[in-house]
Amino acid sequence: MEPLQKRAVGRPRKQDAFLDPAVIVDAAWSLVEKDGVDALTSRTLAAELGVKSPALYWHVPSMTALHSLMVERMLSESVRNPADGESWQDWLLDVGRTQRRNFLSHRDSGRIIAIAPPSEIIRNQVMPMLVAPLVAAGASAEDAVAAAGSFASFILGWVIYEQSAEASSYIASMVDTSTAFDYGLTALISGLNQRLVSN
Amino acid sequence: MEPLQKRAVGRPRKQDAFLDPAVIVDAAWSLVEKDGVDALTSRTLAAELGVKSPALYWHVPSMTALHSLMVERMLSESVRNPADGESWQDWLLDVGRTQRRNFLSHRDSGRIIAIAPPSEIIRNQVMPMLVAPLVAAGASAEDAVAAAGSFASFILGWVIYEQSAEASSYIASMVDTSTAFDYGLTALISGLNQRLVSN
DNA sequence: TTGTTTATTTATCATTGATAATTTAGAGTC
DNA sequence: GACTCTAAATTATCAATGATAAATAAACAA
Repeated sequence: MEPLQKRAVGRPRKQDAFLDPAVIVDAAWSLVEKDGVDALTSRTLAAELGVKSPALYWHVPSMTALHSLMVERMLSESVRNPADGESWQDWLLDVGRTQRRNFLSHRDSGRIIAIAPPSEIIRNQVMPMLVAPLVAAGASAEDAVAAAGSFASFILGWVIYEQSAEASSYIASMVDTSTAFDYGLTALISGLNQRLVSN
Repeated sequence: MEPLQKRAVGRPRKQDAFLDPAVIVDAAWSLVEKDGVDALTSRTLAAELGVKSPALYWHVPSMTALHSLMVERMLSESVRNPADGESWQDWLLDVGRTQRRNFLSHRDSGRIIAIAPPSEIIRNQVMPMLVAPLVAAGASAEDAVAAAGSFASFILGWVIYEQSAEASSYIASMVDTSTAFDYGLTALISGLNQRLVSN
């Protein structure tokens, strides 16, 4: 008997905007995709939603918190568990490629990750999802965390450079960036493999 | 017959501040080290130098440009050429460790790198200094650029996470961060080595 | 009808990056 | 010394931004 979109009691109208954090996060990404992260302000975002800026603060405590929510939303789409019978090497390679593609499909995502404190969900869901298969493959908890952290670091750093106009045009003038990324990612994974095997 | 500090002709005093980009960059880092990057504003920085904020704009075109200069200054201290007889693996390992230590010794440096467009010096001096020894070791230009980029990306990403209070406390609760960094760095280098050897 | 809660608006602040207009003082010329 | 030129600072000011306070409107409950 619940309505599809549960309408909170007592809400007013004036503009029938119907805000909530998920809607705000979507609008924030679409604004960033259109005009870049520097154009993401409380006012431009509110305008995008047909609302005045203070309305956002009812749903989201601060712009910084919004950045964290944006990262959370993006990351939740780019990690998965290994499939049945999939080796951790193949899985990690695929997750890495997917993650880079996903990050690159969100303009300025590297900069946003860099300024946004990682939310609890990232720490408690995303990281464990990276660590578990390595432990299952025989790594110690310490090694698995080190490996997962290295993996995440490599991708974040890479995307930051790739999304910087200056760095990107410099790199692209010499190599194909996707090929170069694959080169580094496969090197990292094979190095992690070596270390895993050797103890 | 030149005076030690060449005094530009015609400069006034009022406050005898004696600004120039190098002095400003030093003050900027010391301010960031003291109060964090959010406290670095044109006004706080000017105050640190005993000057009013518009004075800075005579020497530096924008805050963004200042960030790039800060990165440039920091990076120039953390790359070196291989010593005689030093293998590229040993060299890269040492440079990586040095770079991480150097970055960590500059509060919020990861975030600053992430928002600062890499200056020409970085592209034309720092990167080539990383690439050359790999080419000398037999890598193709493409592979060397991919490897150097992967190396730089790994370190940048790592430091961003390590400098984030939330990510850092999470990581540190499970592993020793220096050990974990070494784990990833040695894995990356040994993986790069494998790829170099195999073609 | 009356009151309560939720969600918005209008009004307002302090801070920030940046520019314009003004001022000061050293250096060179006479 | 007086005069000018120029480098480098100052004061004054702006528009944009994140954020909060106070006022207000709609849905609901009694």
